[in-house]
Amino acid sequence: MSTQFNETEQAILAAALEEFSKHGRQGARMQDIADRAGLNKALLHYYFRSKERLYEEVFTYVFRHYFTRMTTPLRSDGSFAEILRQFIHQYVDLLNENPALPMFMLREVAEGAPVFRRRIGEIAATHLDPESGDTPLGLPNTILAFFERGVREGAVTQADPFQTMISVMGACIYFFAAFPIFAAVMPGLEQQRAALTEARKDHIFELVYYGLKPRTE
Amino acid sequence: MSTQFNETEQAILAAALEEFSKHGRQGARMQDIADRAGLNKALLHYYFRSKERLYEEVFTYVFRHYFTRMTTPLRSDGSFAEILRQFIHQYVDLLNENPALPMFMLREVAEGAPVFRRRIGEIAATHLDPESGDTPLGLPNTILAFFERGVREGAVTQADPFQTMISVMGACIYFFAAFPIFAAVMPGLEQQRAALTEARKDHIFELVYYGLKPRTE
DNA sequence: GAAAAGATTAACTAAATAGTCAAACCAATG
DNA sequence: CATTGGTTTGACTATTTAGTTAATCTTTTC
Repeated sequence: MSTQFNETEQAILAAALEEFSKHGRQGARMQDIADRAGLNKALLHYYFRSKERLYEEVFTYVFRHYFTRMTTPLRSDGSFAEILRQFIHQYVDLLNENPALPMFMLREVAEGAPVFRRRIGEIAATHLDPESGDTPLGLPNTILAFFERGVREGAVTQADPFQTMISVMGACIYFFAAFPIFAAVMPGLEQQRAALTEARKDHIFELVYYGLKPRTE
Repeated sequence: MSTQFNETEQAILAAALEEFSKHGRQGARMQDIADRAGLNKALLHYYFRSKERLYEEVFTYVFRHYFTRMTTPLRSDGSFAEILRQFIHQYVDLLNENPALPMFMLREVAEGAPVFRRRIGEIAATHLDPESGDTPLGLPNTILAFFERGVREGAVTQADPFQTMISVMGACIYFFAAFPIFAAVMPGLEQQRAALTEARKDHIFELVYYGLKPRTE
Protein backbone atom coordinates (compact mmCIF):
# COMPACT_ATOMS: atom_id res chain seq x y z
CA MET A 1 0.00 0.00 0.00
CA SER A 2 0.99 3.62 0.04
CA THR A 3 3.99 4.84 1.95
CA GLN A 4 2.11 7.02 4.39
CA PHE A 5 1.10 3.92 6.36
CA ASN A 6 3.30 1.68 8.49
CA GLU A 7 3.42 -2.09 8.20
CA THR A 8 0.58 -2.76 10.62
CA GLU A 9 -1.66 -0.17 9.03
CA GLN A 10 -0.97 -1.61 5.61
CA ALA A 11 -1.86 -5.09 6.82
CA ILE A 12 -5.11 -3.74 8.21
CA LEU A 13 -5.94 -1.86 5.02
CA ALA A 14 -5.23 -4.90 2.85
CA ALA A 15 -7.34 -7.17 5.05
CA ALA A 16 -10.10 -4.56 5.18
CA LEU A 17 -10.16 -4.29 1.39
CA GLU A 18 -10.69 -8.04 1.16
CA GLU A 19 -13.43 -8.14 3.75
CA PHE A 20 -15.22 -5.02 2.53
CA SER A 21 -15.10 -6.41 -1.01
CA LYS A 22 -16.53 -9.73 0.06
CA HIS A 23 -19.17 -8.53 2.50
CA GLY A 24 -19.71 -4.82 1.96
CA ARG A 25 -19.29 -1.82 4.18
CA GLN A 26 -21.80 -3.00 6.74
CA GLY A 27 -21.50 -6.74 6.21
CA ALA A 28 -17.77 -6.83 6.89
CA ARG A 29 -16.85 -7.62 10.50
CA MET A 30 -14.08 -5.85 12.38
CA GLN A 31 -13.18 -9.17 14.01
CA ASP A 32 -12.82 -10.84 10.59
CA ILE A 33 -10.61 -8.02 9.34
CA ALA A 34 -8.43 -8.38 12.45
CA ASP A 35 -8.26 -12.17 12.01
CA ARG A 36 -7.31 -11.85 8.35
CA ALA A 37 -4.56 -9.38 9.23
CA GLY A 38 -3.45 -11.57 12.14
CA LEU A 39 -3.92 -8.75 14.62
CA ASN A 40 -5.97 -7.89 17.65
CA LYS A 41 -9.26 -6.20 16.92
CA ALA A 42 -8.48 -3.29 19.24
CA LEU A 43 -5.64 -2.32 16.94
CA LEU A 44 -8.08 -1.48 14.17
CA HIS A 45 -9.61 1.12 16.44
CA TYR A 46 -6.21 2.20 17.73
CA TYR A 47 -5.10 3.07 14.19
CA PHE A 48 -8.35 3.97 12.44
CA ARG A 49 -10.75 4.92 15.25
CA SER A 50 -13.94 3.48 13.73
CA LYS A 51 -15.16 1.07 11.07
CA GLU A 52 -16.49 3.96 9.03
CA ARG A 53 -13.11 5.73 9.04
CA LEU A 54 -11.33 2.55 8.12
CA TYR A 55 -13.67 2.11 5.19
CA GLU A 56 -13.03 5.64 4.04
CA GLU A 57 -9.26 5.14 4.17
CA VAL A 58 -9.59 1.96 2.13
CA PHE A 59 -11.84 3.73 -0.31
CA THR A 60 -9.48 6.64 -0.77
CA TYR A 61 -6.57 4.30 -1.38
CA VAL A 62 -8.47 2.10 -3.82
CA PHE A 63 -9.87 5.02 -5.70
CA ARG A 64 -6.49 6.64 -6.22
CA HIS A 65 -4.74 3.41 -7.09
CA TYR A 66 -7.42 2.11 -9.42
CA PHE A 67 -8.04 5.26 -11.37
CA THR A 68 -4.52 6.60 -11.49
CA ARG A 69 -3.11 3.39 -12.85
CA MET A 70 -5.78 3.21 -15.53
CA THR A 71 -4.98 6.53 -17.10
CA THR A 72 -1.23 5.97 -17.47
CA PRO A 73 -1.36 4.19 -20.86
CA LEU A 74 -3.73 6.81 -22.23
CA ARG A 75 -1.05 9.46 -21.95
CA SER A 76 1.72 7.51 -23.64
CA ASP A 77 2.82 8.04 -27.23
CA GLY A 78 1.78 5.81 -30.10
CA SER A 79 -1.00 5.15 -32.55
CA PHE A 80 -4.60 4.83 -31.43
CA ALA A 81 -4.43 1.05 -31.85
CA GLU A 82 -1.25 0.74 -29.82
CA ILE A 83 -2.59 2.79 -26.94
CA LEU A 84 -5.86 0.90 -26.98
CA ARG A 85 -3.97 -2.38 -26.75
CA GLN A 86 -1.81 -1.00 -23.94
CA PHE A 87 -4.83 0.22 -22.05
CA ILE A 88 -6.60 -3.14 -22.25
CA HIS A 89 -3.47 -5.07 -21.27
CA GLN A 90 -2.78 -2.79 -18.30
CA TYR A 91 -6.36 -2.89 -17.17
CA VAL A 92 -6.63 -6.68 -17.31
CA ASP A 93 -3.33 -6.97 -15.43
CA LEU A 94 -4.52 -4.51 -12.81
CA LEU A 95 -7.72 -6.48 -12.25
CA ASN A 96 -5.86 -9.77 -12.25
CA GLU A 97 -3.45 -8.52 -9.57
CA ASN A 98 -6.24 -7.00 -7.47
CA PRO A 99 -9.35 -9.10 -7.98
CA ALA A 100 -11.05 -7.44 -5.00
CA LEU A 101 -10.85 -3.99 -6.56
CA PRO A 102 -13.83 -3.96 -8.94
CA MET A 103 -16.19 -5.51 -6.41
CA PHE A 104 -15.20 -2.92 -3.86
CA MET A 105 -16.05 -0.12 -6.26
CA LEU A 106 -19.24 -1.77 -7.50
CA ARG A 107 -20.49 -2.19 -3.95
CA GLU A 108 -19.88 1.45 -3.23
CA VAL A 109 -21.91 2.27 -6.32
CA ALA A 110 -24.69 -0.13 -5.34
CA GLU A 111 -25.04 1.58 -1.99
CA GLY A 112 -25.50 4.89 -3.74
CA ALA A 113 -21.83 5.89 -3.56
CA PRO A 114 -22.24 7.78 -0.27
CA VAL A 115 -18.54 7.85 0.60
CA PHE A 116 -17.59 8.69 -2.94
CA ARG A 117 -19.96 11.65 -2.94
CA ARG A 118 -18.86 12.79 0.50
CA ARG A 119 -15.15 12.66 -0.25
CA ILE A 120 -15.20 13.53 -3.93
CA GLY A 121 -14.12 17.09 -3.35
CA GLU A 122 -11.41 16.19 -0.89
CA ILE A 123 -10.02 13.45 -3.12
CA ALA A 124 -9.96 15.74 -6.11
CA ALA A 125 -8.25 18.50 -4.14
CA THR A 126 -5.72 16.41 -2.24
CA HIS A 127 -4.75 13.55 -4.47
CA LEU A 128 -3.38 14.83 -7.70
CA ASP A 129 -1.44 12.40 -9.78
CA PRO A 130 2.11 13.78 -9.46
CA GLU A 131 3.01 12.82 -13.04
CA SER A 132 0.06 14.07 -15.00
CA GLY A 133 -1.34 16.63 -12.60
CA ASP A 134 -4.71 15.07 -13.31
CA THR A 135 -7.22 14.42 -10.60
CA PRO A 136 -8.62 10.87 -10.56
CA LEU A 137 -12.00 12.38 -11.28
CA GLY A 138 -10.74 13.29 -14.69
CA LEU A 139 -10.53 9.65 -15.69
CA PRO A 140 -13.78 9.45 -17.63
CA ASN A 141 -12.87 12.59 -19.52
CA THR A 142 -9.40 11.26 -20.26
CA ILE A 143 -10.85 8.06 -21.68
CA LEU A 144 -13.52 9.92 -23.59
CA ALA A 145 -10.92 12.26 -25.04
CA PHE A 146 -8.92 9.25 -26.16
CA PHE A 147 -11.80 7.75 -28.14
CA GLU A 148 -12.76 11.15 -29.51
CA ARG A 149 -9.22 11.53 -30.77
CA GLY A 150 -9.58 8.13 -32.47
CA VAL A 151 -12.67 9.36 -34.28
CA ARG A 152 -10.94 12.60 -35.37
CA GLU A 153 -7.93 10.69 -36.67
CA GLY A 154 -10.18 8.35 -38.60
CA ALA A 155 -8.95 5.31 -36.69
CA VAL A 156 -12.42 4.34 -35.50
CA THR A 157 -16.05 4.71 -36.53
CA GLN A 158 -18.29 7.49 -35.24
CA ALA A 159 -19.34 5.26 -32.32
CA ASP A 160 -20.30 7.17 -29.18
CA PRO A 161 -17.13 7.37 -27.04
CA PHE A 162 -19.10 6.97 -23.82
CA GLN A 163 -20.69 3.75 -25.00
CA THR A 164 -17.32 2.49 -26.15
CA MET A 165 -15.66 3.27 -22.84
CA ILE A 166 -18.37 1.36 -20.97
CA SER A 167 -18.06 -1.62 -23.31
CA VAL A 168 -14.30 -1.89 -22.97
CA MET A 169 -14.32 -1.54 -19.20
CA GLY A 170 -17.26 -3.92 -18.84
CA ALA A 171 -15.62 -6.57 -20.99
CA CYS A 172 -12.48 -6.35 -18.84
CA ILE A 173 -14.19 -6.31 -15.45
CA TYR A 174 -16.91 -8.87 -15.98
CA PHE A 175 -14.43 -11.65 -16.62
CA PHE A 176 -13.10 -11.28 -13.08
CA ALA A 177 -16.41 -10.45 -11.46
CA ALA A 178 -18.26 -13.44 -12.86
CA PHE A 179 -15.53 -16.04 -13.24
CA PRO A 180 -16.37 -17.91 -10.01
CA ILE A 181 -19.94 -18.53 -11.05
CA PHE A 182 -18.98 -19.83 -14.47
CA ALA A 183 -16.29 -21.94 -12.84
CA ALA A 184 -18.91 -23.44 -10.53
CA VAL A 185 -21.03 -24.55 -13.47
CA MET A 186 -18.35 -25.38 -16.05
CA PRO A 187 -16.00 -28.09 -14.78
CA GLY A 188 -12.36 -27.63 -15.68
CA LEU A 189 -12.61 -23.88 -16.14
CA GLU A 190 -10.73 -23.11 -12.94
CA GLN A 191 -7.56 -24.76 -14.27
CA GLN A 192 -7.67 -22.61 -17.40
CA ARG A 193 -7.92 -19.38 -15.48
CA ALA A 194 -4.39 -18.11 -16.09
CA ALA A 195 -4.49 -18.96 -19.78
CA LEU A 196 -7.92 -17.39 -20.23
CA THR A 197 -6.79 -14.24 -18.46
CA GLU A 198 -3.85 -13.89 -20.80
CA ALA A 199 -5.94 -14.64 -23.90
CA ARG A 200 -8.54 -12.19 -22.71
CA LYS A 201 -6.34 -9.20 -23.50
CA ASP A 202 -6.02 -9.94 -27.20
CA HIS A 203 -9.63 -11.05 -27.43
CA ILE A 204 -10.94 -7.74 -26.13
CA PHE A 205 -8.50 -5.76 -28.22
CA GLU A 206 -9.51 -7.52 -31.42
CA LEU A 207 -13.20 -7.28 -30.63
CA VAL A 208 -12.98 -3.55 -30.02
CA TYR A 209 -10.43 -2.79 -32.72
CA TYR A 210 -12.36 -4.50 -35.50
CA GLY A 211 -15.70 -3.58 -33.98
CA LEU A 212 -14.79 0.09 -34.23
CA LYS A 213 -12.81 0.02 -37.46
CA PRO A 214 -14.20 2.37 -40.10
CA ARG A 215 -16.37 0.42 -42.49
CA THR A 216 -17.21 0.99 -46.13
CA GLU A 217 -20.82 0.08 -46.77
CA MET B 1 -42.99 -12.56 -8.57
CA SER B 2 -43.84 -16.17 -9.05
CA THR B 3 -47.30 -17.53 -8.44
CA GLN B 4 -46.35 -19.83 -5.61
CA PHE B 5 -46.22 -16.83 -3.25
CA ASN B 6 -49.13 -14.76 -1.98
CA GLU B 7 -49.24 -10.99 -2.09
CA THR B 8 -47.52 -10.45 1.25
CA GLU B 9 -44.77 -12.89 0.46
CA GLN B 10 -44.20 -11.25 -2.90
CA ALA B 11 -43.93 -7.85 -1.25
CA ILE B 12 -41.37 -9.26 1.16
CA LEU B 13 -39.36 -10.92 -1.60
CA ALA B 14 -39.31 -7.77 -3.72
CA ALA B 15 -38.23 -5.62 -0.79
CA ALA B 16 -35.63 -8.21 0.23
CA LEU B 17 -34.17 -8.24 -3.29
CA GLU B 18 -33.70 -4.49 -3.12
CA GLU B 19 -32.11 -4.52 0.32
CA PHE B 20 -29.91 -7.54 -0.31
CA SER B 21 -28.76 -5.95 -3.58
CA LYS B 22 -27.89 -2.70 -1.88
CA HIS B 23 -26.31 -4.02 1.30
CA GLY B 24 -25.51 -7.70 0.81
CA ARG B 25 -26.66 -10.82 2.57
CA GLN B 26 -25.29 -9.76 5.93
CA GLY B 27 -25.47 -6.01 5.51
CA ALA B 28 -29.20 -5.98 4.77
CA ARG B 29 -31.41 -5.36 7.81
CA MET B 30 -34.62 -7.27 8.44
CA GLN B 31 -36.16 -4.06 9.76
CA ASP B 32 -35.29 -2.22 6.55
CA ILE B 33 -36.80 -4.99 4.45
CA ALA B 34 -39.97 -4.83 6.53
CA ASP B 35 -40.09 -1.03 6.25
CA ARG B 36 -39.62 -1.13 2.50
CA ALA B 37 -42.42 -3.69 2.17
CA GLY B 38 -44.60 -1.68 4.57
CA LEU B 39 -44.99 -4.65 6.89
CA ASN B 40 -44.20 -5.67 10.44
CA LYS B 41 -40.81 -7.27 10.90
CA ALA B 42 -42.29 -10.31 12.63
CA LEU B 43 -44.04 -11.18 9.38
CA LEU B 44 -40.73 -11.82 7.66
CA HIS B 45 -40.04 -14.52 10.21
CA TYR B 46 -43.62 -15.75 10.08
CA TYR B 47 -43.35 -16.41 6.34
CA PHE B 48 -39.65 -17.15 5.88
CA ARG B 49 -38.43 -18.23 9.31
CA SER B 50 -34.96 -16.68 9.17
CA LYS B 51 -32.91 -14.09 7.28
CA GLU B 52 -30.85 -16.87 5.73
CA ARG B 53 -33.95 -18.67 4.42
CA LEU B 54 -35.36 -15.44 3.06
CA TYR B 55 -32.13 -14.82 1.22
CA GLU B 56 -32.22 -18.29 -0.26
CA GLU B 57 -35.77 -17.83 -1.51
CA VAL B 58 -34.81 -14.52 -3.12
CA PHE B 59 -31.77 -16.14 -4.65
CA THR B 60 -33.73 -19.03 -6.09
CA TYR B 61 -36.27 -16.68 -7.61
CA VAL B 62 -33.68 -14.33 -9.07
CA PHE B 63 -31.60 -17.13 -10.45
CA ARG B 64 -34.51 -18.73 -12.25
CA HIS B 65 -35.88 -15.45 -13.55
CA TYR B 66 -32.55 -14.02 -14.67
CA PHE B 67 -31.20 -17.08 -16.40
CA THR B 68 -34.41 -18.39 -17.87
CA ARG B 69 -35.27 -15.11 -19.52
CA MET B 70 -31.79 -14.81 -20.99
CA THR B 71 -31.91 -18.05 -22.94
CA THR B 72 -35.26 -17.44 -24.64
CA PRO B 73 -33.90 -15.51 -27.65
CA LEU B 74 -31.17 -18.07 -28.14
CA ARG B 75 -33.73 -20.72 -29.02
CA SER B 76 -35.69 -18.65 -31.53
CA ASP B 77 -35.36 -18.98 -35.29
CA GLY B 78 -33.34 -16.64 -37.44
CA SER B 79 -29.85 -15.88 -38.64
CA PHE B 80 -26.92 -15.66 -36.25
CA ALA B 81 -26.96 -11.88 -36.51
CA GLU B 82 -30.67 -11.61 -35.82
CA ILE B 83 -30.50 -13.82 -32.77
CA LEU B 84 -27.46 -11.96 -31.48
CA ARG B 85 -29.34 -8.68 -31.82
CA GLN B 86 -32.38 -10.17 -30.09
CA PHE B 87 -30.25 -11.50 -27.25
CA ILE B 88 -28.58 -8.16 -26.62
CA HIS B 89 -31.87 -6.25 -26.79
CA GLN B 90 -33.59 -8.65 -24.41
CA TYR B 91 -30.70 -8.64 -22.02
CA VAL B 92 -30.44 -4.86 -21.86
CA ASP B 93 -34.21 -4.64 -21.36
CA LEU B 94 -34.06 -7.21 -18.59
CA LEU B 95 -31.34 -5.30 -16.79
CA ASN B 96 -33.09 -2.00 -17.32
CA GLU B 97 -36.32 -3.35 -15.81
CA ASN B 98 -34.52 -4.98 -12.88
CA PRO B 99 -31.51 -2.87 -12.05
CA ALA B 100 -31.04 -4.69 -8.75
CA LEU B 101 -30.56 -8.06 -10.43
CA PRO B 102 -26.91 -7.97 -11.54
CA MET B 103 -25.68 -6.55 -8.25
CA PHE B 104 -27.51 -9.27 -6.39
CA MET B 105 -25.78 -11.95 -8.44
CA LEU B 106 -22.40 -10.25 -8.32
CA ARG B 107 -22.57 -10.03 -4.53
CA GLU B 108 -23.33 -13.71 -4.27
CA VAL B 109 -20.27 -14.36 -6.43
CA ALA B 110 -18.12 -12.01 -4.35
CA GLU B 111 -19.02 -13.91 -1.21
CA GLY B 112 -17.84 -17.12 -2.83
CA ALA B 113 -21.30 -18.13 -4.09
CA PRO B 114 -22.09 -20.19 -0.97
CA VAL B 115 -25.84 -20.31 -1.53
CA PHE B 116 -25.41 -20.97 -5.21
CA ARG B 117 -23.17 -23.92 -4.47
CA ARG B 118 -25.41 -25.23 -1.73
CA ARG B 119 -28.60 -25.04 -3.77
CA ILE B 120 -27.18 -25.72 -7.21
CA GLY B 121 -28.36 -29.33 -7.24
CA GLU B 122 -31.79 -28.53 -5.91
CA ILE B 123 -32.29 -25.68 -8.38
CA ALA B 124 -31.23 -27.83 -11.29
CA ALA B 125 -33.51 -30.68 -10.21
CA THR B 126 -36.58 -28.66 -9.27
CA HIS B 127 -36.74 -25.70 -11.56
CA LEU B 128 -36.76 -26.80 -15.12
CA ASP B 129 -37.82 -24.27 -17.67
CA PRO B 130 -41.21 -25.64 -18.77
CA GLU B 131 -40.75 -24.51 -22.36
CA SER B 132 -37.25 -25.66 -23.15
CA GLY B 133 -36.80 -28.36 -20.54
CA ASP B 134 -33.43 -26.77 -19.87
CA THR B 135 -32.14 -26.29 -16.40
CA PRO B 136 -30.92 -22.74 -15.67
CA LEU B 137 -27.48 -24.22 -15.15
CA GLY B 138 -27.37 -24.96 -18.84
CA LEU B 139 -27.24 -21.27 -19.66
CA PRO B 140 -23.51 -20.99 -20.26
CA ASN B 141 -23.63 -24.03 -22.49
CA THR B 142 -26.59 -22.64 -24.41
CA ILE B 143 -24.75 -19.38 -25.04
CA LEU B 144 -21.53 -21.18 -25.90
CA ALA B 145 -23.37 -23.44 -28.33
CA PHE B 146 -24.84 -20.35 -29.97
CA PHE B 147 -21.46 -18.80 -30.65
CA GLU B 148 -20.01 -22.13 -31.73
CA ARG B 149 -22.82 -22.41 -34.23
CA GLY B 150 -21.89 -18.95 -35.50
CA VAL B 151 -18.33 -20.10 -36.08
CA ARG B 152 -19.48 -23.26 -37.89
CA GLU B 153 -21.83 -21.28 -40.12
CA GLY B 154 -19.03 -18.88 -40.96
CA ALA B 155 -20.91 -15.92 -39.52
CA VAL B 156 -18.15 -15.05 -37.07
CA THR B 157 -14.40 -15.40 -36.70
CA GLN B 158 -12.79 -18.23 -34.79
CA ALA B 159 -12.93 -16.17 -31.61
CA ASP B 160 -13.18 -18.25 -28.43
CA PRO B 161 -16.92 -18.53 -27.65
CA PHE B 162 -16.30 -18.30 -23.90
CA GLN B 163 -14.42 -15.04 -24.26
CA THR B 164 -17.12 -13.70 -26.52
CA MET B 165 -19.88 -14.62 -24.10
CA ILE B 166 -18.11 -12.81 -21.25
CA SER B 167 -17.54 -9.73 -23.41
CA VAL B 168 -21.17 -9.44 -24.48
CA MET B 169 -22.56 -9.97 -21.00
CA GLY B 170 -19.99 -7.64 -19.45
CA ALA B 171 -20.74 -4.87 -21.94
CA CYS B 172 -24.45 -5.15 -21.13
CA ILE B 173 -24.13 -5.38 -17.35
CA TYR B 174 -21.42 -2.83 -16.71
CA PHE B 175 -23.51 0.00 -18.08
CA PHE B 176 -26.08 -0.52 -15.31
CA ALA B 177 -23.60 -1.45 -12.62
CA ALA B 178 -21.37 1.59 -13.09
CA PHE B 179 -23.79 4.22 -14.33
CA PRO B 180 -24.22 5.94 -10.95
CA ILE B 181 -20.52 6.58 -10.56
CA PHE B 182 -20.15 8.04 -14.03
CA ALA B 183 -23.27 10.10 -13.40
CA ALA B 184 -21.69 11.45 -10.21
CA VAL B 185 -18.64 12.68 -12.11
CA MET B 186 -20.19 13.64 -15.44
CA PRO B 187 -22.86 16.31 -15.02
CA GLY B 188 -25.90 15.94 -17.23
CA LEU B 189 -25.47 12.22 -17.75
CA GLU B 190 -28.40 11.33 -15.53
CA GLN B 191 -30.85 13.07 -17.86
CA GLN B 192 -29.58 11.07 -20.82
CA ARG B 193 -30.03 7.75 -19.10
CA ALA B 194 -33.08 6.53 -21.04
CA ALA B 195 -31.61 7.56 -24.39
CA LEU B 196 -28.25 5.99 -23.58
CA THR B 197 -29.93 2.76 -22.52
CA GLU B 198 -31.78 2.55 -25.80
CA ALA B 199 -28.69 3.43 -27.87
CA ARG B 200 -26.69 0.90 -25.90
CA LYS B 201 -28.41 -2.03 -27.60
CA ASP B 202 -27.34 -1.13 -31.12
CA HIS B 203 -23.91 -0.03 -29.93
CA ILE B 204 -23.15 -3.42 -28.39
CA PHE B 205 -24.60 -5.27 -31.34
CA GLU B 206 -22.50 -3.37 -33.84
CA LEU B 207 -19.36 -3.68 -31.75
CA VAL B 208 -19.76 -7.43 -31.44
CA TYR B 209 -21.11 -8.03 -34.93
CA TYR B 210 -18.30 -6.21 -36.70
CA GLY B 211 -15.76 -7.24 -34.10
CA LEU B 212 -16.47 -10.89 -34.84
CA LYS B 213 -17.11 -10.63 -38.56
CA PRO B 214 -14.82 -12.89 -40.58
CA ARG B 215 -11.90 -10.90 -41.89
CA THR B 216 -9.73 -11.43 -44.92
CA GLU B 217 -6.12 -10.75 -44.01
C1' DG C 1 19.62 0.18 32.06
C1' DA C 2 15.81 3.14 33.73
C1' DA C 3 12.18 5.81 32.02
C1' DA C 4 9.17 7.10 28.59
C1' DA C 5 6.54 6.42 24.49
C1' DG C 6 4.35 3.46 21.54
C1' DA C 7 2.27 -1.00 20.29
C1' DT C 8 -0.52 -4.92 21.49
C1' DT C 9 -3.67 -7.69 24.13
C1' DA C 10 -7.75 -9.87 26.80
C1' DA C 11 -11.64 -8.70 28.95
C1' DC C 12 -15.32 -5.66 29.11
C1' DT C 13 -19.44 -2.40 27.80
C1' DA C 14 -22.90 -0.39 24.88
C1' DA C 15 -25.52 -0.59 21.02
C1' DA C 16 -27.62 -2.75 17.16
C1' DT C 17 -30.18 -6.39 15.35
C1' DA C 18 -32.10 -11.20 14.50
C1' DG C 19 -35.51 -13.72 16.24
C1' DT C 20 -39.69 -14.84 19.68
C1' DC C 21 -44.21 -14.56 21.67
C1' DA C 22 -48.56 -13.66 23.44
C1' DA C 23 -52.22 -10.75 22.45
C1' DA C 24 -55.16 -8.52 18.90
C1' DC C 25 -57.21 -8.59 14.50
C1' DC C 26 -59.80 -10.31 10.63
C1' DA C 27 -62.05 -13.31 7.38
C1' DA C 28 -64.39 -17.42 6.62
C1' DT C 29 -67.63 -21.08 8.25
C1' DG C 30 -71.22 -23.28 10.62
C1' DC D 1 -73.05 -14.22 15.82
C1' DA D 2 -69.78 -17.42 18.04
C1' DT D 3 -65.86 -20.19 16.71
C1' DT D 4 -62.00 -21.31 14.22
C1' DG D 5 -57.90 -20.55 11.30
C1' DG D 6 -54.83 -17.78 9.49
C1' DT D 7 -52.65 -13.08 9.74
C1' DT D 8 -50.64 -9.04 11.87
C1' DT D 9 -48.73 -6.41 15.63
C1' DG D 10 -45.89 -4.24 19.64
C1' DA D 11 -43.14 -5.45 23.06
C1' DC D 12 -39.74 -8.52 24.50
C1' DT D 13 -35.25 -11.54 24.58
C1' DA D 14 -30.92 -13.35 22.98
C1' DT D 15 -27.15 -12.68 20.27
C1' DT D 16 -23.99 -10.45 17.67
C1' DT D 17 -20.76 -6.89 17.05
C1' DA D 18 -18.63 -2.10 17.23
C1' DG D 19 -16.10 0.19 20.31
C1' DT D 20 -13.47 0.94 25.13
C1' DT D 21 -10.23 0.31 28.70
C1' DA D 22 -6.73 -0.87 31.71
C1' DA D 23 -2.99 -3.74 31.96
C1' DT D 24 1.16 -5.82 29.54
C1' DC D 25 4.67 -6.12 26.32
C1' DT D 26 8.23 -3.78 23.11
C1' DT D 27 10.99 -0.36 21.44
C1' DT D 28 13.28 3.87 21.71
C1' DT D 29 15.85 7.45 24.11
C1' DC D 30 18.89 9.43 27.28
